Amino acid sequence: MARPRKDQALDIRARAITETIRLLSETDARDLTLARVAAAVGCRPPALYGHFRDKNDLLRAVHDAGFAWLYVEKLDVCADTQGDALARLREGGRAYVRFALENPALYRLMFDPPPDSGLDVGPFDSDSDAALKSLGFLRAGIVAAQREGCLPGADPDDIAFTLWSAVHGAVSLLLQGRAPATETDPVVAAEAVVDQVMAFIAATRATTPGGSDA
Amino acid sequence: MARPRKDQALDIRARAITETIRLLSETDARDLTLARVAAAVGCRPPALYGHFRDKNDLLRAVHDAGFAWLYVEKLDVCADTQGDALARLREGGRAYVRFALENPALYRLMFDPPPDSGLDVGPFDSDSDAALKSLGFLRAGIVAAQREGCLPGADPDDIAFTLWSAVHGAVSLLLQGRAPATETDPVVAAEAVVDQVMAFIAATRATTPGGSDA
DNA sequence: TCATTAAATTAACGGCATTCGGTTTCCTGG
DNA sequence: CCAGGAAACCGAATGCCGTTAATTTAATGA
Repeated sequence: MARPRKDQALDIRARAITETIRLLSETDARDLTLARVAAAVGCRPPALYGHFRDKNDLLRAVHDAGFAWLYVEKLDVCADTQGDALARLREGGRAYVRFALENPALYRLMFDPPPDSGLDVGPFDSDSDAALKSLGFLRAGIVAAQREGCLPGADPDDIAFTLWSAVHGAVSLLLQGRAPATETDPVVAAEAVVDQVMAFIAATRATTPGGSDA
Repeated sequence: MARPRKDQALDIRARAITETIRLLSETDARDLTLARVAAAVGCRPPALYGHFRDKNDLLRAVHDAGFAWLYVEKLDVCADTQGDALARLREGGRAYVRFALENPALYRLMFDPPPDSGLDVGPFDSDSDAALKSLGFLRAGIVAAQREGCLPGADPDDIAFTLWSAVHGAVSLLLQGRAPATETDPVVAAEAVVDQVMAFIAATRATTPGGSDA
């Protein structure tokens, strides 16, 4: 029972990633042991080292898989709401909120990884470019909104970062239980922030409908 | 050399907290070992257990000390800018940004603590009330801004959470190096978000001076 | 002065990430 | 069909870290 036979072979790499994502619904990344991952996969801890350099390498793979997942979720939203630019922005924000609150530990791993994992290094460069693509969606939505008269003269990149900051900050605070206690449902509270920001953007629209200038 | 003599006694509890804060400028909370803290304090690791129940208890104390510090920083700002409500909000935001970016690991410990530390439990209840007080500042600033005609008809608590989310999100993303690469200086990028949100708020002011409706 | 308590210390335990050496299975060339 | 090397895994071992136990020394109070 050293090397497994071909018929009972196991795609350890793929299984490790999916099982880790599943285990993240029960346990935070830092508290997840390789022993538990190995047990879920169906192997022993050292076997993982044949497919990942170390624990951080596994977490990085999960991190990347998370971004890929988030990207397809946003793609879905994009397909659903082709009409209004503001509506698309709003729905994109809601999808983001849903993803974060439904997968808290995975979201944490993606956006607040342990500083020694080599995941927090670069400004996007090191990410699977899914993060960049997601940001691209956001930027495109803002440019579209500007075409409809909102945010005259603003830099889309600045607005994108502000928007993203607000939504990320909201879910981040909510995941830590740090919301003003008025709201009981985190999803409602986070969506309230999305709506609030959308209202801010809508308020910058040139007051006379039809007017369109920079 | 078991029990130290009175003249060479050591306020281990206080020293542990300040030394931990200092060490957080080099190492993240989760990577900080009690051995290193003990060495900085001038004792052995088990000695810490006479003053803290366990490592998380030490981290909680540091967490609370961080909030107390943030609170006095905000007090300073409050004293400096007594005039304009929007200016006070902006300066408060800048002080927050400065604090976060100058003390990244401490900020992380305060606002994104490891989920098993018992620090992420309650909506503020369990915090040293410094967090509540900081939020109170924010809310007061918003109410003042409303008195000046901004944000007509909005719930100050909603606005406060949105504002806080935006600033927290911005520093949080910047600390992870996840800003759009256009900005090199994190402080500048974060302050841009603050300014952007302030602009949003200012834009909600009734356009005709004196007019006020929902 | 001497027992008791307080506050550290060194020693020990258990858990975890990671490494090492061995063993079984696959694959390739003769 | 059959070496023999490479590949893939396992059990055992290492070292660090949080935490607890046992031990030592200093202060205290009768």
